[in-house]
Amino acid sequence: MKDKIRQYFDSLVVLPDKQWLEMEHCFELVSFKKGEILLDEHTTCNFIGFMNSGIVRFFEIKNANEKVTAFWFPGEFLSNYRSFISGRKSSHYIEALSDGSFWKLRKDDLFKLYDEFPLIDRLGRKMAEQLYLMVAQRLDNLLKETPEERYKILVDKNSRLLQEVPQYMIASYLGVSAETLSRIRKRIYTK
Amino acid sequence: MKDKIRQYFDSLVVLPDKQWLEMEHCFELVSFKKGEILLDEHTTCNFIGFMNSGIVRFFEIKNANEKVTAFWFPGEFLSNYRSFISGRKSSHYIEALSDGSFWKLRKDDLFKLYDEFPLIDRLGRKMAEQLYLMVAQRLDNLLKETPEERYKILVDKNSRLLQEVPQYMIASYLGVSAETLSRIRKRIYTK
DNA sequence: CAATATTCTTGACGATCGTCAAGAAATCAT
DNA sequence: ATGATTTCTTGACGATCGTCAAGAATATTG
Repeated sequence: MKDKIRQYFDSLVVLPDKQWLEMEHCFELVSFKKGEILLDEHTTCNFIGFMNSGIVRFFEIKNANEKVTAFWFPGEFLSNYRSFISGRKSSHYIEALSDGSFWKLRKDDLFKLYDEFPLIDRLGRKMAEQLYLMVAQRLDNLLKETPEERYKILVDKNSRLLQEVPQYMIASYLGVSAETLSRIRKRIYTK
Repeated sequence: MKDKIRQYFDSLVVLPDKQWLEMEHCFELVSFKKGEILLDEHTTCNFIGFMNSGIVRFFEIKNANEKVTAFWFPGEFLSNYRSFISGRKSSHYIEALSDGSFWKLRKDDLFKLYDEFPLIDRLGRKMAEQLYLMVAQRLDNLLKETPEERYKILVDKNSRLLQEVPQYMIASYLGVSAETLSRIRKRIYTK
């Protein structure tokens, strides 16, 4: 079951078996139910995780409505990485959109691994770099494209999202209201 | 002159003098003139840098108009980090908005340092984490706040930007047209 | 200082957006 | 299956936006 994680890690840095074993037994499989809050606002995020099954969203609340920053699927990284890095309290929630589970690695365990094995420090660098790539790309998309273009790009890249996540959450992810996304779809599909 | 860089690095990881010296002599001071392109589109970014003096912007062109992703001032990190990490060609330009200079560290030199000194690998991790924090915060701001709120926040946080950078570039940075920013300012200052 | 270039503002207009409200459609639970 | 809940669509309306164009203000250059 942890093979998927190792596969992901190996794509960043190939760890010797001994180091991998040290790391492996720090992971704990955490199951969750639909609707469960995996990280609450005003809580410091003291873990990183890797999705094993299910879907999860990362969002915050502004003026009583939700702003979705990300969705996470199996194989993907899971954390409030900003809170994790900075030690500050989370302004976001992590919420399960379905039943599922993820592999959890606690901050203190990871920091011990960093100190013990330089290669794992490098792994941490690569992870941070990958996470940077993703946010930077999302920022770029948001600055450069119109809502309609953003939706089209999403359709091309992540069809699973469209099938398994309510549209009003996708609208928020795209930075528009639910009604606007409904009209964007109408515009597109009646041309 | 390189003291500022060391100060920045020390805030992330304190390096032994020997390692710092190894690193230090990899830095090259690069001067630039206003209007100069420090990184061109379709070019892979093979360096990171640290602003020594002057102002620089990071932007891309979409449908013949400019989308500004970032401005950089003395002491700040300078690179197309996405291109640097991924090795892919830049879709952005780095352009000098004034005369100035920056400390340049080439990718191959940095990678040698990574391999030689684990602590510098850790430094690289911390840098990536800091850069992540900044993009993530910018993304959050863009998703959560209205253009008017974004402008107000910018006024509070970065008055120097307002004084030294043309408004139409700031407008682009905020994700609106130049005319819209002009009207936002009018709205604010006539209340 | 004068001429030129750049940047900023303003008006007009149509497109898109958010919000509120109501009803339709789809999903879920019993 | 059916009743309840959730999600999606649509209409109406006012606010904001982008664009085009013209003129005002500011900065730069000789």
